[in-house]
Amino acid sequence: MPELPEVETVVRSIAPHLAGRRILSASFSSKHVTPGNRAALASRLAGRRVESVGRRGKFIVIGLDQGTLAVHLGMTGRLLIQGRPSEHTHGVFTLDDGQLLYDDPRQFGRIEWSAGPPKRVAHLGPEPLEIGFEEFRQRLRRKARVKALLLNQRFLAGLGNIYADESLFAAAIHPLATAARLSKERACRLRQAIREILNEAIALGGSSISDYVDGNGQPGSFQVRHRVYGREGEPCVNCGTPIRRILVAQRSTHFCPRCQKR
DNA sequence: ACTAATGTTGTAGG
DNA sequence: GCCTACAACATTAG
Repeated sequence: MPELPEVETVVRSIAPHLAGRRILSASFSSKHVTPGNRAALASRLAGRRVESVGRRGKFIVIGLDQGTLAVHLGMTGRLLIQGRPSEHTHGVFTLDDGQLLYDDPRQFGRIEWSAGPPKRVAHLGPEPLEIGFEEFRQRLRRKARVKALLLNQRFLAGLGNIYADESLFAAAIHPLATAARLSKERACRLRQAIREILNEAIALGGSSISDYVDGNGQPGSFQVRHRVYGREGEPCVNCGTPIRRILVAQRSTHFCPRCQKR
């Protein structure tokens, strides 16, 4: 479910309810979401105060008075400040005022505590909304296909399959193009496209394809603006050519063969 | 029954 | 080291 715009929307929806709250107790039920000793994690969190709630790439980073919680939503994870536990609830945080539930049917998400800065977050590339053009172009100097690079969280942190495809379409770049061979103009266009797509998606609360909702259970609406993702066979909004779907980096990749020449 | 799904990681081979 | 393919993780929906 969650790429940068969805995670950002979740953070914005839950932050006001978490900041300054104390965690009275917590419980976890999935060995996949919370690897290791789940009871130890629960007791570690009991009594902690939430000092900050932020986002880095696709991670939700919750700063505590002792240590940090890094939450990744995987494919189907949800953080909810409303509602009741269900069969797919794998984390329950009881707060001094309110609650926080972690739901995740596929259990690809992770909730991990660390004393210092979270290791998995430390390895992430720059934020796509913050990187400047010079650094962006430097980082593009690689032999990989541009779509594969956009999915690589060490290249940029936060893009996933939807926004990679939408950004490449907006920049009129073929997903199989070699990153290092993009002209300066095309690199500039790509960075701008990423910024515009992500900002517009955040403004619309993210894309709700099947699962995604924010912390209040509200879906986003950017899916109605998708121009290639999930539109295989439908006419390109620019030229009417049927949108094509191919596999790149083992992921479905949607593009217009006429607007996005190699 | 089969396929694909907003993701990440580890392994193997070129 | 870089790059790609593939499997694995677990569940649901078409």
